[in-house]
Amino acid sequence: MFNLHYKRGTSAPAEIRTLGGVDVSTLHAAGCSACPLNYVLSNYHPHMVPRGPSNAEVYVLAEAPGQREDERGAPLVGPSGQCLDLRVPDEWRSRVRYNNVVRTRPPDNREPSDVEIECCRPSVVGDIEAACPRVIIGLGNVSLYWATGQVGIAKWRGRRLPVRVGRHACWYFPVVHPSAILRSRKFAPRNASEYGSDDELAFAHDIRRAFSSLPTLPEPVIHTREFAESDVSWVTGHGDGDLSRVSSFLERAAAAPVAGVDLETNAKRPYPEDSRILTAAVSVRGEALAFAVDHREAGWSPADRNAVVELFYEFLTRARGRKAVHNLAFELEWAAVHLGRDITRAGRWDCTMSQAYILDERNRMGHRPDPLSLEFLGIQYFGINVKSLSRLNRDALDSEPLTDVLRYNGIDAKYHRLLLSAQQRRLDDEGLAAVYEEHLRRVPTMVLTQVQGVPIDLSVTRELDATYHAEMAEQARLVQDTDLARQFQGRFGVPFSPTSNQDVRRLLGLAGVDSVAADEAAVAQLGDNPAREPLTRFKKLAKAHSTYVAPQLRRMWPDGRLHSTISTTNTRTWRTAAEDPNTQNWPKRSGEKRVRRQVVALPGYEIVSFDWGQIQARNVAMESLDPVLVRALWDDYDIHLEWMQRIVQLHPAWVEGGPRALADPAVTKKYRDRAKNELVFPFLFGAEGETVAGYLGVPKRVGIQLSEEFWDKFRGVRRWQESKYEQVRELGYVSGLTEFRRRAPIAKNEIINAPIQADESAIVCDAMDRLSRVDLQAFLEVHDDLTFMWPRRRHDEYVSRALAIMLSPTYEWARVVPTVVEMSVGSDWYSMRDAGKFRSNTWGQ
DNA sequence: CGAAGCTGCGCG
DNA sequence: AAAGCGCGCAGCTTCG
Repeated sequence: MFNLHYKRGTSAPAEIRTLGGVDVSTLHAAGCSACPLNYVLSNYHPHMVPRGPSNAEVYVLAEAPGQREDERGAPLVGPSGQCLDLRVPDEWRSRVRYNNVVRTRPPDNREPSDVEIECCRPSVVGDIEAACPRVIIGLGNVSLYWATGQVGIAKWRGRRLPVRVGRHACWYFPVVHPSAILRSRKFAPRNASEYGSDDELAFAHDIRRAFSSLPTLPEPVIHTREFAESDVSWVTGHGDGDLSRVSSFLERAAAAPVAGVDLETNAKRPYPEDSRILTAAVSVRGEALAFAVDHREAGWSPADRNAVVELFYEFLTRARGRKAVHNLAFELEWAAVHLGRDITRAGRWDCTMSQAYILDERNRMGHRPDPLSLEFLGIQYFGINVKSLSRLNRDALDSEPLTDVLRYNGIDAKYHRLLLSAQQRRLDDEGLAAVYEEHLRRVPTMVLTQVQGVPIDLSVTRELDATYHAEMAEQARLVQDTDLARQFQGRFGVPFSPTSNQDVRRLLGLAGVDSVAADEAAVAQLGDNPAREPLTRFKKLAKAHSTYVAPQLRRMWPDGRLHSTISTTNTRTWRTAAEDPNTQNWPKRSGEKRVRRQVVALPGYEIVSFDWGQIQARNVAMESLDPVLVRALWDDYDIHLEWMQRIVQLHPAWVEGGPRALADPAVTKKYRDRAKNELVFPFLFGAEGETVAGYLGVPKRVGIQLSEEFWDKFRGVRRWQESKYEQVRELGYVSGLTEFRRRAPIAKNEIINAPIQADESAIVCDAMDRLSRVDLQAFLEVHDDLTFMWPRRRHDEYVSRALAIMLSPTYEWARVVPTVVEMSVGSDWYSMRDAGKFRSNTWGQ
């Protein structure tokens, strides 16, 4: 029963009225006398009392007593308690009070049921009220759900949220349950400076953070529905004074230091002909106004409607303060398309989603709500679920009553403003204000990129579609022609369908095996059966067609472009991500490169691409300032060739045919590339000697020898890697030259990779931003690659303007090595030709 | 019937 | 071809 709510996470405890037909208030009144755990006769200490001082600033709330606790009669005195205790600061150890959500041990350590939890609630609430803690450290999901109605400890841990427990308000710090830490340990730490796993390190920092926050912890504020709805008003366009109300309000709002802004629309994207902004809302201190725009119930005359849009446009372009939006990219895309592109960089725009991302980069972690959603952040900062205040169907707002939409719109705008201030304080406290500013300027740049769109020639798409269908049919026919398929028809009475994995499994007698993994095994099992090759080929074609061709037929917008959504808050490393469709993973080297033929320059234009050469190796040099690596990059010295030679010296058998074979330049190139991919890059990215030996296919001792020599040569890189590991141990996060943070838990290799990806992204996005501001607007960004469509006749002018920007990175730290950019040009994205390699230290000379 | 999880594979 | 990490999507299964 409990588990149902718990797993789905749909209802807060306050909203659960009955359990198994019994009113929750009845359970509360009955307390222990109604608890099913009374019938567990094997328990030594039922109804366990809390441990610690009766008045405590910090209160630890666990799930339920375990075996050891039951034997000794006190909460958290078993292995979990010890695991926790190791992380409690010494000076606090005797000042903490410990309790469980359920005070009697459930049999076999099962999770307590929700009836058991509710029977116990009054006593636990009473104890917390009496203890009056400023901080509750909640262990695990059960405690989290008990106190907040939220589930998903993985996304809540490491944060804090205000909670009300009975008549008491305080801060709740969710942490993973120590029993989970015990399970994931690779070894038992001997002291507080050791961590048995990446998770335990994160756990230790969570606990530490809860204690260290006490001196500066503000009063918890928990918003009520009444508060959320107060001072929110609206106009529908039906009233006489509506237009002047909008006008005078927006005039005041334009002078305010902060204004929350929110749009409601009838579609997700602004490109279709019938896409409309339904309503808009603006919030300033003490006042929020929502107004109808193009909602079907709007009462404006055509002239008044245009006047409202004009007033809104004026406000957006002239507001003197900060315009606060949650998911600014969404708002700006609509504003750019419906009101004008100049709006994207007008005045000061703020994004509360970007703030949240900088404060904690985790997102999309299973359970709803998403940690970057307004819903989640409202709970985190104000203890209120803003979305639950209305029951609108958000996918069809034009069909919902206008006044309901306006109320909802106004409340959202209000919370955009409140959230901006709350998060800005946290950014300032954490020293992250500058990183937020750095992230913020990406938003208009990426919006303009997605508005620009990828030019697609649909006739090519249709041609490819037909070609793929024909080729798939051909492969299918080849499969049908095999004995195997004929046997299938004979046995099952229906023709074999290569599209059906089920058919493939039946064909091979694997019908009982129900998993996708089995399909790979199934094809492999075909051995050299004549069906194998066409079947494999069929699958490849089907995959390429469905991923890179068919979507265009569904997703093309009326302007002949593909407008994927580019997100700047989706990755854990500051990279961008593109979706609907993903335009960052179109085949380039693999067999299906031809799908790129769909991207075609308009007549008189050309596609121009710039690729940052070796950018990640340069990032390692920037991070580590290793003199040998830095020097090599200035001198254009071939590190990979050098290490190829060293491998050969140590282990001549590595080269097929012996070292003499290297006399052939093609062989040398092959082994140089192997040295690059199997030794140099793995080492720079944190691989161990043994792993590298495995990649190279040489004995372990050779790998270890190479690793010693490599780190002898690149001592600075090694020191840098170790300083990053140390940073995570000390601070609980890793950051690089951009100061962007990736938080624990974080694996060893992720620690090295995160700063590299963040720096890489910073360099490319910074260039992209500066290009965008002078009308050199890319339509694609693929991590180390920017792609443009420019007029062919002005090739030289555009290229030199762009190179001047790309070859002079803004960041001082990026200039310790030269920047290298490789250009390619073509009439479409398939037939791109190399068109030069440019280095910052020689260009223009 | 939708949400969520898994696997493989395209790109950097 | 092959590192390590970072993504999104197709196609499937499971779960409630």
